[in-house]
Amino acid sequence: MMQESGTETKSNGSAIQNGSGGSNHLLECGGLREGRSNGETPAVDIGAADLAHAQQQQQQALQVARQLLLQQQQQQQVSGLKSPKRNDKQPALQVPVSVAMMTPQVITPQQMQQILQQQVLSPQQLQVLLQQQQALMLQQVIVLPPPPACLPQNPGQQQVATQQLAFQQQLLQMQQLQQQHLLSLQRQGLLTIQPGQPALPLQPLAQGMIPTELQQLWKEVTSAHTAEETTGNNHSSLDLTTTCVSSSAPSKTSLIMNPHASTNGQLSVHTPKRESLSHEEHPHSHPLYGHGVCKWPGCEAVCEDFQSFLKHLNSEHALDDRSTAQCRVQMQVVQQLELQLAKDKERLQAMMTHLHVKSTEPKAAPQPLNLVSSVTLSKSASEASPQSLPHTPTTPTAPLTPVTQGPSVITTTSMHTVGPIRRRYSDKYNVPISSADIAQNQEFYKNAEVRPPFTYASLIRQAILESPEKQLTLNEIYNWFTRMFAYFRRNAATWKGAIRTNLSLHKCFIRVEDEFGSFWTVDDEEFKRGRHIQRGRPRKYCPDENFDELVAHNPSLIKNMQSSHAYCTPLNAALQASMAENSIPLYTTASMGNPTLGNLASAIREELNGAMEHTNSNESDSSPGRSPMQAVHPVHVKEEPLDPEEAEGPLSLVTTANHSPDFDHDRDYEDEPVNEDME
DNA sequence: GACAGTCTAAACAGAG
DNA sequence: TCTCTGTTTAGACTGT
Repeated sequence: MMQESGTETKSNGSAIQNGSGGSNHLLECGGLREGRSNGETPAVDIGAADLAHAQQQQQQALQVARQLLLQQQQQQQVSGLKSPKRNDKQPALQVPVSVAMMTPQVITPQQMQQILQQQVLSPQQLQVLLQQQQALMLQQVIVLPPPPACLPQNPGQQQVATQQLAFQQQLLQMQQLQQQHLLSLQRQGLLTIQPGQPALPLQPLAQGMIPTELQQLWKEVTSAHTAEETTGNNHSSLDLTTTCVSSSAPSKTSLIMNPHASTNGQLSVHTPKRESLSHEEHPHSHPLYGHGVCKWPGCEAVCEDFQSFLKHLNSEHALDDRSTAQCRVQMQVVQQLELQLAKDKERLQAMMTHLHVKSTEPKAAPQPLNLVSSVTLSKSASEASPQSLPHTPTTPTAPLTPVTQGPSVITTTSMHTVGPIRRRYSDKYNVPISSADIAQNQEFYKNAEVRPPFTYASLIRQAILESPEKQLTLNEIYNWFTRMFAYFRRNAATWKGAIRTNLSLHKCFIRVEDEFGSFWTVDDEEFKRGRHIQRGRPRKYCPDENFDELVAHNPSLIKNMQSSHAYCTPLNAALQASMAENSIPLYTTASMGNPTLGNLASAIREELNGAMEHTNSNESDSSPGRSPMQAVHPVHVKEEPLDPEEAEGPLSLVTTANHSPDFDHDRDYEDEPVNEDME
């Protein structure tokens, strides 16, 4: 970690503030630069002794390189072995000699690349050499006075700035080459990254990655290698971090918590390579790119595709003072967030400790879960306290309900405490979770791989209700789960199956079909009742002739009408009129009573018949067997289970259309004994 | 212990 | 054929 220079230029306004945090690599780096620039005679800071020292270091670096090369040559002569890459037409000495004969200066990236390609140096030797080179270049960077960001520069200053930039880029290139070489060595089995190799900058990267990621990285490296050679300096401004870190602490790699990349609880190493890796894996997912817009702070430039975005990124957000300043701002933001997170973590820990102390339930006394430190809490917790978590895959771990709490009433804070396992937010009484319930813990669940203490049904309902149209396709429900909960970014097969099962099993979820596909809506009242579709009851479509009876017997079955169809408008109007006639509130999430279902059914059928007449001319394929709803609506229908005695008679029908009346309310006093609870 | 609710897993079918 | 979607069933687990 580089020492804070302590002096910050004020030329950049708010963008340049006091970098108090020790983790602010970029700030420190820039601070160093600008700290130097703050002086009237920046170069004076580096005295003759410093220059001599720098020169001495250069000499030492070259000396190291020469020694390494000599060792390599001697080994080759002794062993007679030749690297497969070193063929006969390119003598092994060619490049090393050229390197060795260089004048005392920093090895250029091209030369370094040649060294790397020739593989004349071991990784450890390379490491030494590169560190020396980086130290040398850092010295030169320090010596060169950087221009204040927003002050007019004279040509001399610009030249100096250009030189400085070039040095930084050189440094970066060398780093990249080094990493690539190390990776290729690893790929060829020539290098084994071991945990106890702190000298290798790549080591944290390799440690933080699983083998599959490394494999992917190999692919990326092999493809990106040539690209980087041709493009030369194509690193994005994201490289700033690495550049500065490398400059300040060559042996350290910038470790930055990336919540999006650390769902498995591991730190992600923020390096240019890692960055590009994620781009390879997800060609259109870039932290700075989304929805066709550049997400660089304050940019929002529209980029049609990812390629154009990359061009834009390299052209508009290259390494310059503006980007540096913007990065500083962003780091300030991150710093503030980290501070806030630290405070919240502390608070959470205190809460959990407090509640754990008060808990006297022997059965529900798992160790206080350290939500802070265990991002992979789900797994670790289940391992730590198997007794309390027998149902490991499905058991909520971190946000647990205290055992002493009343049913289904879970405060936001209590969700993070300990307690029984299966007690979930909406257990038994199906108290709907509110958006605030999730929202207040949204960030937590988004980042921590903790199973939310809500049932699938509750979450599905929430997902649907959060959507603008109050309807979602299955895939959108999936996406909501993965978007809102880090927990559901894993074991997709399991929870997706659970979602499908819940959608099918719960009465409250209504499938709607239209010409665009199918989507799901939720009947909130039915949800609160929490009833399931009975097992073993075949779901049958409603025959046309039974529609009246059906509605009469199961007024709750008419839930939604597909409003997207033209004929739904009059239908809805009729329904609403009928409901208004009977003082039935319109469908929102409220329940409603319906004392005159017969009238309503008549109104519906009349509307449907009208629609039939209207649409029959166009819909010649309407099968006679289909119900009016089906015939008229290409729409949906989710059948409900029937009692055996009902199988021949009125069949349950769940029709849907958005924002249409819900006749379900009367069930509470009317249809419960009739046929509602046959389950 | 019975029961209800929840969840997972599996099998199956239909559609694209 | 494969994948996705939807349905159904069985069994395990937990709380009441």
